[in-house]
Amino acid sequence: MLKKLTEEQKSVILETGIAEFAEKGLNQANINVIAKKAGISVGVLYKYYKDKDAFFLACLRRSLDFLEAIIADFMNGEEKMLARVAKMIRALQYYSRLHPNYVNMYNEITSGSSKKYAPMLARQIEGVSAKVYTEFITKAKENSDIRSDINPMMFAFFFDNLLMMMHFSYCSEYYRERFKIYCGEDVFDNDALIESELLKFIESAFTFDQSAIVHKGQMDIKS
Amino acid sequence: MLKKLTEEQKSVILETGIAEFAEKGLNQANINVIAKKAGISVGVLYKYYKDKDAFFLACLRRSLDFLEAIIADFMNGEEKMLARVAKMIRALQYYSRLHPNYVNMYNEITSGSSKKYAPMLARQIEGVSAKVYTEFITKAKENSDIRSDINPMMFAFFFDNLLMMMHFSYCSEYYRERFKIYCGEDVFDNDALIESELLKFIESAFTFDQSAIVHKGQMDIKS
Amino acid sequence: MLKKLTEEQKSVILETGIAEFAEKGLNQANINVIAKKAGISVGVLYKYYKDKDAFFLACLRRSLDFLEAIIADFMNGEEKMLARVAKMIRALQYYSRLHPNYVNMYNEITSGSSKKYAPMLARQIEGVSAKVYTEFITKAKENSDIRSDINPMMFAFFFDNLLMMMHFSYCSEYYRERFKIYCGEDVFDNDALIESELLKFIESAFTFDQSAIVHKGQMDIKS
Amino acid sequence: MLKKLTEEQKSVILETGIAEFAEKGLNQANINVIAKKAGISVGVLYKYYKDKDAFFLACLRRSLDFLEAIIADFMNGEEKMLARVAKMIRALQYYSRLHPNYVNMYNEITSGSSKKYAPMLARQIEGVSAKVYTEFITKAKENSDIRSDINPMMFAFFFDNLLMMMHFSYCSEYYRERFKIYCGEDVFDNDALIESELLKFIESAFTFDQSAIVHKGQMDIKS
DNA sequence: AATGAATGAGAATTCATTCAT
DNA sequence: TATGAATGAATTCTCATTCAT
Repeated sequence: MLKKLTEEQKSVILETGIAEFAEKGLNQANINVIAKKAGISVGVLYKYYKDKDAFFLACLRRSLDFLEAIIADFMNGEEKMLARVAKMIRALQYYSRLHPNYVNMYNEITSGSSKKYAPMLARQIEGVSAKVYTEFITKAKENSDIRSDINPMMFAFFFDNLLMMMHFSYCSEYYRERFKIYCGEDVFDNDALIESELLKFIESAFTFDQSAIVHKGQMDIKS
Repeated sequence: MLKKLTEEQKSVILETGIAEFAEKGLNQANINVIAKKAGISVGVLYKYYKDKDAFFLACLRRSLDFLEAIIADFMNGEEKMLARVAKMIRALQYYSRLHPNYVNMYNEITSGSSKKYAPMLARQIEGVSAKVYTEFITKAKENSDIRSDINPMMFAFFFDNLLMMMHFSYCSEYYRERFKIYCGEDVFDNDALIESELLKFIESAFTFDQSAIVHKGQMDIKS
Repeated sequence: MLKKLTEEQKSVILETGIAEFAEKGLNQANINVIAKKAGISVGVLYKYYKDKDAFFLACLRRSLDFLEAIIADFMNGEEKMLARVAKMIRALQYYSRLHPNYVNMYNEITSGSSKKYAPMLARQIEGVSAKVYTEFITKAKENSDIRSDINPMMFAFFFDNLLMMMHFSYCSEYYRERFKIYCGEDVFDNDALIESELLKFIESAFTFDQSAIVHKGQMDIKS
Repeated sequence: MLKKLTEEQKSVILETGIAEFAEKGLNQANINVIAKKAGISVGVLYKYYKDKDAFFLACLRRSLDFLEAIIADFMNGEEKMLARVAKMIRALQYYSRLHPNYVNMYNEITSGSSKKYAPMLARQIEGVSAKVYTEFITKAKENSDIRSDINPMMFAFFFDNLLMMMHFSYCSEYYRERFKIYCGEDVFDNDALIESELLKFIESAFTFDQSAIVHKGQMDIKS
């Protein structure tokens, strides 16, 4: 076919790339195989992307664009904190099932083989969520919606850590196994339970008021 | 007479492998380079390890053996929950700084390129910690050391997620950048703060007693 | 209706080709790049030239047409020998500075990569000058304008060798460097000196009369 | 064969490379073909030479080492000028017939495709001969062995031009054709004639004494 | 048994040429 | 007719693995 690639075809190419890169990793994925699977010639792939790395980065960008939509949801909500967190967890579950490879692309860049892009990408990718979560927590703290004795940046970080691991636990081969080992073979059949327990964990971490339970006397260190 | 490799030599070889694999990833690391850096011939490497994958797995095993020592610490402690968690965080910080590559080996297997070993390794690696953490939480729950309204397996899982992300955040190029984006360029200069905030987060999540703060009225969902 | 390429367009295409071929060589020059630089589509280039080789040959022909004009000058002159030679050297200098790539195209075909065309081209290209120079020397010999003890064909050959090397020495990267190594970095700032020395060299070779200097006694071989 | 390459084999590899590069040029020569023809694997070729360019340069060096031997001959001689020139022409004829490809390697670097090495190589290659010839002529001038009204650097340059063209005329496909066009199909059957005519040409150019023949009155320009 | 040179399959990338529009 | 996107064979270079010494 000698017609310019349609948007549809461009999508197919990127999705094929995402599938291969997510499956095999940057280095082990084979450009010729990707082209064949996408139904195009290698030449056209190299017409659109300078080299393998550029193509990988384009696949990554597409993946991240999608993931960032989840955060956008979080930013725009008007509900109270926990309601927004709950919504976010549900979005995370939904999209992770829909496009696990987008998440796996993300995981791919954290590994050694993609090291060269680490600093550049971290800034691009994490900048927004870090800001959103931290601001959110700072405001909630000011409103006394959450406890006052915390470092908002750290708590935003822990919060994102939990969400990120949840993403991986839905999407990556390894982390799915691990999730099953922890929570049972059929853990993936009960998204509602996962949601409610994670929410409980986060809610507690955020709203705990030490004065209310100090009598329980288990603060045996640091206090 | 086969002069077996001394333990010393084996160590050198494995450590060299770990350094290369952690730096470059399974595929990008070069067996010939590893042999040269380790001061042995490729021949001898292939005498002891069937192929590259087998060698990678041996390097991984060595890394995991080390990481598992941290959990052993946790298991054997006699202190109360938070004290043990605190000890564990400090161990995590200490060993992550000492041997970041052990952690990076772990991260390596979670990525696409090591997919084939995912199920096998997950079982081996996570089995112990899953059991230890879950038992620990179950017992604590029975003793009313922690709240009663939780699923111990899930909470053990979230707990390990936080620890694992903390490992990565100390060791992997990408996650270190991300940590700095969230918590500031000099976050790595203040291990004590990291420890205390993470402990606070975990403590709250574990010991939160809903009845104590229900009057605060922010439970606007699920309650 | 086939809108034929205008002469103007043809010129642009050929000149672009000449520039690229002279710069990169037959194999390294890129047809797609040439078409783009010439402002046409590859399709139209392939309409007019069967393949890359045919196009190269067309570029070569254009270059040679130009170079042959210098010889025509030589043929038509009425002056005596040295005057004609001097005129030729000046033409050579002038045109080499104006169109170095024409000369580089010529040099290109003498190298290995254009081997296949060597016999065909040599006949086409050198036939005229060989004839002109040889006839010229033969006549001069008959007129006693030049020495009598020579082989006109050989001397015509040496004469052309000197001219050809002078062409290259003005036009080709390598030969320019070489010229500077022999005669100083600023050799190209003094065309008059080059002209007069070359003329002296040729004049001597042509007009030397052994009887006149035999007393000098340095003919220690062959005599 | 798993034994280190013998010197013999290394020679074979270089000679095979020289043959291919001289035949096809740097870009068109195929490394895999060279390896196959040399009876080795590509791998070993890349073990010894970093890349194609490095291998080409090694082939070139070998060729030049050989060619430089001819100049060495010239330098060491004790005979008078013409005797040494004659010896040199004979060496040139001899070696050109023996190893035409060495000369073709030289010609290869003067063409566009090897442009990138032009400045570096010119300095290396021409430096010695430029010095030797110029010194030689300067001394001869002082000794009144040759005429006094010349620029030694220029005359050394013209001298080398003649020799270089003679090399090419023996070795390169194109230049051989050209030589035959000028001097007849069987020119290569009469090396002695070529030698004596070239010697005559050079001798005259060098020893011409204008005063001796000025009465002939043909200096119709510049004088 | 240990060595490490040699192997050669495999992967990224280029570009002359075609041909649907 | 003109276009220029698409093709895919061909080429360079890498590196896991072998095996003669």
